[in-house]
Amino acid sequence: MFADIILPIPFDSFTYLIPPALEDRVMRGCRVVVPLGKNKIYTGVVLRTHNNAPAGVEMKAIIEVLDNTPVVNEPQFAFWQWVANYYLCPLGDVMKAALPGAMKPKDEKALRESSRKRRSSTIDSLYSNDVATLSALSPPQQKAFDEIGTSFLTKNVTLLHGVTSSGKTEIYIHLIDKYLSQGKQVLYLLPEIALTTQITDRLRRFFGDRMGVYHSKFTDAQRLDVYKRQASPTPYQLILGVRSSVFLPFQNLGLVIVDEEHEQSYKQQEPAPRYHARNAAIMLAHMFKAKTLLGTATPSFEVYHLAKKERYGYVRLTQRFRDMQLPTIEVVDTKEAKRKRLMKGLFSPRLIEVMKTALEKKEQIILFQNRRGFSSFIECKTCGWVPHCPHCDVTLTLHKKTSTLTCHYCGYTTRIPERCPACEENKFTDVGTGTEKVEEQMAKLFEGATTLRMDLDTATTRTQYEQIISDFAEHKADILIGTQMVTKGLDFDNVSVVGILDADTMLNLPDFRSYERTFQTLSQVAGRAGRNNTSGHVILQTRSADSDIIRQITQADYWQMFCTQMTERQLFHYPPFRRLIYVYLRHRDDQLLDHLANDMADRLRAVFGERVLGPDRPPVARIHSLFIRKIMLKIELEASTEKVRQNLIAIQQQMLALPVAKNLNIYYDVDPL
DNA sequence: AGCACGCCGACT
DNA sequence: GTCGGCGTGCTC
Repeated sequence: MFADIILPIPFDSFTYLIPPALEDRVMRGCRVVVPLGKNKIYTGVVLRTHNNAPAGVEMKAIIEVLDNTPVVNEPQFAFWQWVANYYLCPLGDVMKAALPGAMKPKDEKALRESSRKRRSSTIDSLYSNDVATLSALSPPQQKAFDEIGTSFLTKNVTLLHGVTSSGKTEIYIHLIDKYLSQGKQVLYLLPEIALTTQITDRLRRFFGDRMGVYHSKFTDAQRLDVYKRQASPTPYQLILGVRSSVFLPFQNLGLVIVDEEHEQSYKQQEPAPRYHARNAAIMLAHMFKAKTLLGTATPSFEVYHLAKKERYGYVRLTQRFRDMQLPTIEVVDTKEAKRKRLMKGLFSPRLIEVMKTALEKKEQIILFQNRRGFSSFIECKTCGWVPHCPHCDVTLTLHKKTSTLTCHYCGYTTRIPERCPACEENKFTDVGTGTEKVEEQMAKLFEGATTLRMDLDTATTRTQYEQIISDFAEHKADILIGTQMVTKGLDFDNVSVVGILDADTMLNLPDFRSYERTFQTLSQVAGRAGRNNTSGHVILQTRSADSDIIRQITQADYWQMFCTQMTERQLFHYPPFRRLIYVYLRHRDDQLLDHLANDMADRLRAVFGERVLGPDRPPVARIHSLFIRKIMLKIELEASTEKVRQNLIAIQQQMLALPVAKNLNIYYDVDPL
């Protein structure tokens, strides 16, 4: 009689009348078309059918049913509900993340056409079953493989902690093969940036048409194809995919692999649901009684902590492929070099020397600078005026090539002013360093050397990204300058020098995870050097050359770094000892917001006591013209997530019921990064 | 999230 | 006099 429908708007569900004619077609998990508001039409998913008319609302009727069989199965519903509860967001938001955009009715017809056209030449026919069967594991790999098997007898989750280039992918392939031959499905998760044609082709050789690839940069039609195939009676047995592929329909999932487990990009930041694909995948596997393998060279504290406590299994792989040596990291004290006036811009004499030698030998170089643009901002030489974003509380980043100033939060872009609007003078200096400035100084220092730059500005699309990589691999340039992007599992045979221009900016970020992150990032960058037979040079420039953290990085001493940091984490009640929940409040009126945030914090304190911190202005206190406040909750690990959720939702409802709280926006970030 | 409704400025 | 700016309120 009635059906609760999940719609792609931030609510759980709406109740609609089922017209008699559609009564036997409206089923849980099917998509329906419904009217909303004055004259809008949406596609939604049937959450349940029932006979309880909701009180006090005038219902509308379902217009059309789009599916004869459910497109959302029972395990998915359970998983959606878990995501909504754990990450404190409405089901509608979960649905938006879970279903490919193309499952909207308007697109349906057009898509049916285009997908029929493509099907004739689709990958299925290209790859047939002619798959490789390449390759025995090396003794250390075999040992790790066996240990994983043993670990899975007693543990549902196992951490594979293997140094870079230890051949983790080989182990994954053997493991996948084992599960597929048992008739189980496998989900292989990779960070977006690591899902390249390189890895896809490699796995395709083994698994042929049994493998489907799910990438957010695919077209809607392609993603719809994969989704529908997974919901069909003949789904892919292996899915190689990014974060959002945890939402695909699975029928008998047996194994989940999360490669580069520590990668931050597994956490969705914006929009809701702000879920962590690694943690969600562990829950998904749990629901299927499946196993999860987490792989990385530099585990996240969350995972490593649980492995040490034997909640997770732990398998170590210390030997690099063909016994390659880890590159030695050489520290250059830039404070000292600066004092002696030996620095040439951003480059120390030692780095220049090593680079010159490499260039003479026709070897390649990677330079790492963790900030894009030219400098962080410009400043008026006369009065100190600094241009800010009109919508967000941040300084605008200088992009010299395009003569623009850009906001890295909202994308606002403006031309560099001719004169300072405050004092009318026309002289500016730039503060801070980005990849563009590195590129400019490079050109002066090493005449004749060719460079490529890889950051969010030069590699906006997947194609551009892969183009830069292949150009560099083919030695079309001698030097690659880049941000984080250059650190992600790229194998260049001819790279003998890696230069880290400035380790300090990363270390000094106001974030309790900054040491953990710097360790991870710099270990990854360092691993790019000397992958073939030459043992490479890694030059790390820093102003704090004799600090503990720099020593731990150069000695690749994860354990020491972990122990030192864990003492602090425990002392200040940070993860992995506590669970963090950030409560965000947004409003266009700064003063009213102040009042509301304090009110909400008081209400939270009445329930959670000392676990509540704030409210504070976050580092970026205004985005898109909305002011922001942040309240932090530090919850004990043992606390019931359900009780916490109920308390938070109750307080949220009290707040939104206040007459002064019109237009107040409240949202949560659970387990924030 | 959209999208309609509503109340103030510059225009044929 | 009106067209349209975008603030604000609601969606079964």
